Amino acid sequence: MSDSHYQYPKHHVAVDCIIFGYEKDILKVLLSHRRFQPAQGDWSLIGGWIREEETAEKAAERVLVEITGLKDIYLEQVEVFSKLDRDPGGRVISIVFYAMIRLDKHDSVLAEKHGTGWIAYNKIPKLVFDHEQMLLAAHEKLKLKASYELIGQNLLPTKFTLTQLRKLYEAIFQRKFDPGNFRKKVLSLGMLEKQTDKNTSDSKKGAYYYRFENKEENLIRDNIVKRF
Amino acid sequence: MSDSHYQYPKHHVAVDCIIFGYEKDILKVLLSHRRFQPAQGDWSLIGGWIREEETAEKAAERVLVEITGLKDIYLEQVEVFSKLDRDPGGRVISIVFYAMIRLDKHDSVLAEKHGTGWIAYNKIPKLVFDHEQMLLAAHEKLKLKASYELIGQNLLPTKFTLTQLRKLYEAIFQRKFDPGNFRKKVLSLGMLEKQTDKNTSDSKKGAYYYRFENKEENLIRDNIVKRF
DNA sequence: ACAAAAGTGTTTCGGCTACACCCATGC
DNA sequence: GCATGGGTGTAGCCGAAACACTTTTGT
Repeated sequence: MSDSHYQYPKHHVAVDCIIFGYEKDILKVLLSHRRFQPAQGDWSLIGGWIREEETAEKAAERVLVEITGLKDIYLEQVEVFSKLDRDPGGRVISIVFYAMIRLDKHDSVLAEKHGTGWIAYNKIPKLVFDHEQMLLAAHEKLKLKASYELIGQNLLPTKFTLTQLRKLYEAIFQRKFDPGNFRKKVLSLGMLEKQTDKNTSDSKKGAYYYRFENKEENLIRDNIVKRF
Repeated sequence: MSDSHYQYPKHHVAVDCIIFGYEKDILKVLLSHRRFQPAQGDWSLIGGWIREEETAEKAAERVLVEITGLKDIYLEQVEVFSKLDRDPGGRVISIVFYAMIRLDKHDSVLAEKHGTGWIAYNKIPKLVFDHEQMLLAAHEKLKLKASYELIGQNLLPTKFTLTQLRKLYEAIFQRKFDPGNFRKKVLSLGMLEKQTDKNTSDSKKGAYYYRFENKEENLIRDNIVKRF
């Protein structure tokens, strides 16, 4: 596709981001409470236009920096939504991304200023346009990734206990995992490094902290969750 | 994203399709031999522009009809490629799809007219721009799908033997599967319907034909190929 | 008779599951 | 002492993998 581009139609192209965060055993999503028309007062995903001089990924990063103040966020493409009437304001092609961010790091003042809020995944209100479908697609993709790769690096604090990691998985998959089996499974991957100190606030006995080893080989692909 | 669209930049948006076909135990891809500048003589994927009044999926379907004469083709989104310089002719955002088509059904005269050819997957020549990356991404997605769903419906003739199905899988994964185990695995899914007639051309003994049962429950999600 | 694919049966092995059970500690 | 989460051990089960073996038929 390269000859005489200029005679062909051009389109408005946007990015919409599903920003996952994790706090108090709950998977959350950063949503925006629209303060103007159309759909004023409704909740929507965080999005923005793609500029002429930026890739879709750069646009998503820019939007994330504007809202959360965070750079170097984990981002993954989900899907393109291009129905003609998906946005009542006009024909807009939207490229959907999901992001994982560490809630403890994010700039809440900035988020507040943009009228955003962290909403528990299982308590998502009605969203504008096709944003619910986008959210579902992003969640499926997140589960798929978490099922064959150990995630958590981008959602948990640097140091975490295995119970915290398990509860993250329980929040993502909305189901329980056997504590003993989960522990054995994730440790067998050899991606976690045991620390010498313990967390004593979540239990009486105290649980050792772990952290992700930053090896190159950490692209381990194994079945962590078999079916879902 | 809906207020005052008109002040925001618009982009050229294209679709590029990786069209998979299967013939003589070989996985093939339909490529186009460019007959004009730029990159004249080079091979490229089949693509086209998205029109104002069509979705990305519709654009891909239209392109496929133009080239193969086939409607109702299996299509799946792969990924968006949006690097600024990916197309030397200008800034083009490309939405990549892969398709599976039955080679026995396709219109070879039409394809010929467009300067296209079926190339074996493991003998792909150098492709223009970022089309090689697109092809790799599409192949990964195809393998992922084939690993948890029984595919073949869209690549094989209506009637096929289990050996033909196995060889399709071997072509997709570029590895061998144990004939006995493969047979037991796919039959255990209960998605195939044994026919009364046999194929006698591929072997002396003859092998029963099977066909896909067209049940709704055929959305079975199981591990057909564990790791790859 | 032999080769070659079709089709069935069997054994082994590893991993997941479901537990039981001990440990450490705050109350 | 007892409740609670931390952590270890183990028996059973299921499915994948490896491979032996029998069937059928064209040459």
